[in-house]
Amino acid sequence: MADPAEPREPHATEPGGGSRSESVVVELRDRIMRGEFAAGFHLQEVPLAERMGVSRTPIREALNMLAKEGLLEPGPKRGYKIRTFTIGEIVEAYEVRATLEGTACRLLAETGLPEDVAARLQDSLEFGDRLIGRGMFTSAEHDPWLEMNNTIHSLLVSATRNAMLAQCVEQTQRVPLASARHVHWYRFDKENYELARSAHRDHHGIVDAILRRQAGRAEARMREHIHFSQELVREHFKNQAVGFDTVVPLGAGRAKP
Amino acid sequence: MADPAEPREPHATEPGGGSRSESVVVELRDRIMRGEFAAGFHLQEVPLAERMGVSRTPIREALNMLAKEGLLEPGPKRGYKIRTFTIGEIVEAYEVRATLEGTACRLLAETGLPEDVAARLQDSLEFGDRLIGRGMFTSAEHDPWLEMNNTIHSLLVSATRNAMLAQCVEQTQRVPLASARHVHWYRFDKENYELARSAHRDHHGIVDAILRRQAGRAEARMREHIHFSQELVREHFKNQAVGFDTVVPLGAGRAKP
DNA sequence: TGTGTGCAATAGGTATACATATAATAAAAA
DNA sequence: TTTTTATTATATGTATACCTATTGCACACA
Repeated sequence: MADPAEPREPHATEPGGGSRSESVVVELRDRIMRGEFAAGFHLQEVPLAERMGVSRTPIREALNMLAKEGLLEPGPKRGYKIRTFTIGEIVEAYEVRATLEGTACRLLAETGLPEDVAARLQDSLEFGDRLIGRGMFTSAEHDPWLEMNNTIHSLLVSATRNAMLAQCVEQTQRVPLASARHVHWYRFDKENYELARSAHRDHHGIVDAILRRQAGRAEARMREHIHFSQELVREHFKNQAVGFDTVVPLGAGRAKP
Repeated sequence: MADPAEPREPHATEPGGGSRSESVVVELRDRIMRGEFAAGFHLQEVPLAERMGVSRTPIREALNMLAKEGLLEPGPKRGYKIRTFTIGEIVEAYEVRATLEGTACRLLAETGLPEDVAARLQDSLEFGDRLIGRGMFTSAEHDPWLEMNNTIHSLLVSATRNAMLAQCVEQTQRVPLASARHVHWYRFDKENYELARSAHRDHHGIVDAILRRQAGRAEARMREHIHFSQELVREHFKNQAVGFDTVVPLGAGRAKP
């Protein structure tokens, strides 16, 4: 694996962008979510600072941020370590996400979908149709599929114009595997093709229900749609004969044989 | 009003407690939630540092935390200012909270209520009964009432043992007026007595439904219970002939004539 | 009078020095 | 050899100095 952290010029001014500290947060979060650090790994400020070519100050800010986001947890006495999630916590995050996104759909059905959002949803649905039509899944179609999936879900949430709802959904997605965003474990076979078809039928059904202003249907179907993913995760780990409180490292669900 | 920020001894070691930085966060959050700063007020680091007797470093950490919590927003170019909430945002927070706490009740009804939680709920319910029985509301009964209310709601949420759910509920409660915790505007008259009675009937009904394992009823009744509070807020502002995007300062809902 | 350039003041962003508490290690005594 | 204590090492918490970008004002020029 290539070294992702090239040391930078000190004091290199980035004219177009924001502060250096922000990029440190982004980079660190990315590396953590990719599973680059072992579960429980103690993040020390000086090594991180040297490796990223900044002083301890921005590192500390970043660590505080990430701890607030729930990716880190306080070490035994001081500092932070990479947080772990149990299978139970992942399942619980799905539970909350299902509730929240279900509510989003209900609200949209009640208030009506703005023109432009409806159009963009239609585009994404058709894009998905084409992907499905092509047979699925070669790895070339896998990433567009995930992106399409994310687009639909986040369009629905943001269309409610309810910032608190969006914020809470985001929170649930910080848990590993609690969002398709993090699940890269699909094998490219018949079974997964059927799963994807089924999920996409859900997408159609949800949007359809919203357009028809059928709030109950829209909410219920989104809830089921997400509960189904929850079941997939459950199944996945059940096969490995692990318990409900088994620890799942961040970055799990990546490339598999 | 007494000056709340006595300057402290520099380097005074607090043997029993945690770091100074944490207390700065707590103190600042408290002051902000109390409405001590005007909406949009620009929080400058140096003045705050001097006033609280610490250096800029802990202040910066605190400001970052509070911004992450949603109490502050970035200033025009740099720094943070006191964030404002519109009535619409408050209503939206209630929407999310109703969903989440409703889900909590459903989950509890499905899985069953642990013995000890049931007992503590019973205690709180009876405590509420006694308060109601005494007629309500003198100001001496008002605070215990709020506390009892908070106890019941947080017991229900924490009993689910779903940390994500609890975290999201907390998030909704950071919005002013979005929780009884922040609403101190009850007048001590007949009308409010009836409101409190009605709310407490809800509490009984919710716990009852959970104990009978009636998940649907439990969820629906909690949702309605919270929607009712939402309606109260709506009404309150409707009477003032304000719009949906009128700004409500932090700390609103305090002592009224 | 209006606009534009430039300097000075200000305040946030970053680096670094210093203080303190925990952990590790070595030394001494039982 | 084991246990206890003292000392040192290390990493975090805090203070401060420095850098830089923005902002406000003044002055000059159109």
